Amino acid sequence: MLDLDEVDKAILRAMQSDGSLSVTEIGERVGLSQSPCSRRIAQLQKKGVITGRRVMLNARELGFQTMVIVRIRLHSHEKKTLEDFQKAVRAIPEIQIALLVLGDFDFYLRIVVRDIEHYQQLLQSKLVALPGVREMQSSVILDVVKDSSALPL
Amino acid sequence: MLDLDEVDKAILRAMQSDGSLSVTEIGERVGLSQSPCSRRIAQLQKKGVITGRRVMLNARELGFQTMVIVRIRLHSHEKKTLEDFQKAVRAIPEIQIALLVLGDFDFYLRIVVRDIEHYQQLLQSKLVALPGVREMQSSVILDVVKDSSALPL
DNA sequence: AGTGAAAAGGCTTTAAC
DNA sequence: GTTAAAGCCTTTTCACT
Repeated sequence: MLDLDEVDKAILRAMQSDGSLSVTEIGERVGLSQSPCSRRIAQLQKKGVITGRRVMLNARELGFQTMVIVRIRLHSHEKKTLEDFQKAVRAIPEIQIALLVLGDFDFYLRIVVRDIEHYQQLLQSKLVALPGVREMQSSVILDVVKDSSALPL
Repeated sequence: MLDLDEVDKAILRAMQSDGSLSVTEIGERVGLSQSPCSRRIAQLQKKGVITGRRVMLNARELGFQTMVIVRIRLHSHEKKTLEDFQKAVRAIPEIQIALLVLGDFDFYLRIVVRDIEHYQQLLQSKLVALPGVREMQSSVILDVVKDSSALPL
């Protein structure tokens, strides 16, 4: 972990608040002219602080109207069991998020599907085939109240 | 929901696979020259299919080493209870994701903090003050196995 | 070291076809 | 959808603080 000066933090805050700002616009917001702003952003990328950019799409408009949370308990916590499971999870495109957690369940998945029928199909064809699963519970997501990836800098 | 032709879908797939591709690069990947590619992307934005862009930061490097899932059950499902709770959730920057779900719990939150101490502080100062909460359970996230927002187009 | 000004280069968008 | 031109943004260079 590296520490950044206030200007770098201001740049990151600006970028987080709006991911489509130009370097020039970011510079204006943080009180910097183009060249130092451009250099600092390049540095932040080189240091690995800025890891990438993402395009956000409207899932509804594209026909993905259903999201599901799946909680999973594995048979064991052996290394191989965990690795096999994780590898299988990464290969399923409908699984957007997979978290290994401490507590009653081992994994939380967030899944995006077109509709419930699509989910049932996915469940029967792929999710039940995930290796090492002892128990699985699904909860349909009714509403996404907040969906940010911003850090509270 | 609108349907898009194969070229538009290819554009969206390319953008999802790498959010920092230029219009020119996207064009190359989908077999389109610059101007039609630019026009199509502008259209997709205008139609609301592309909703925005996001910069991804390295949470670890920036000192956010702990993430927690919090499951919450409310006292009631009345409109006012839900709205008050959601409003309070949106105002807490450490809460990145908040999902209203069907099932044993009402809400799933994903929280990002510097460390466990920071979490305890947040819990005591803000989370316990969330309105309408009947029960709260927390699970520490050990590993983010997958974290995508891509749709399986 | 880091900043600011100016110029060069690249990319995106617009306009005409 | 293509080609070509205009315009904007980014980046590099250089002088300065």
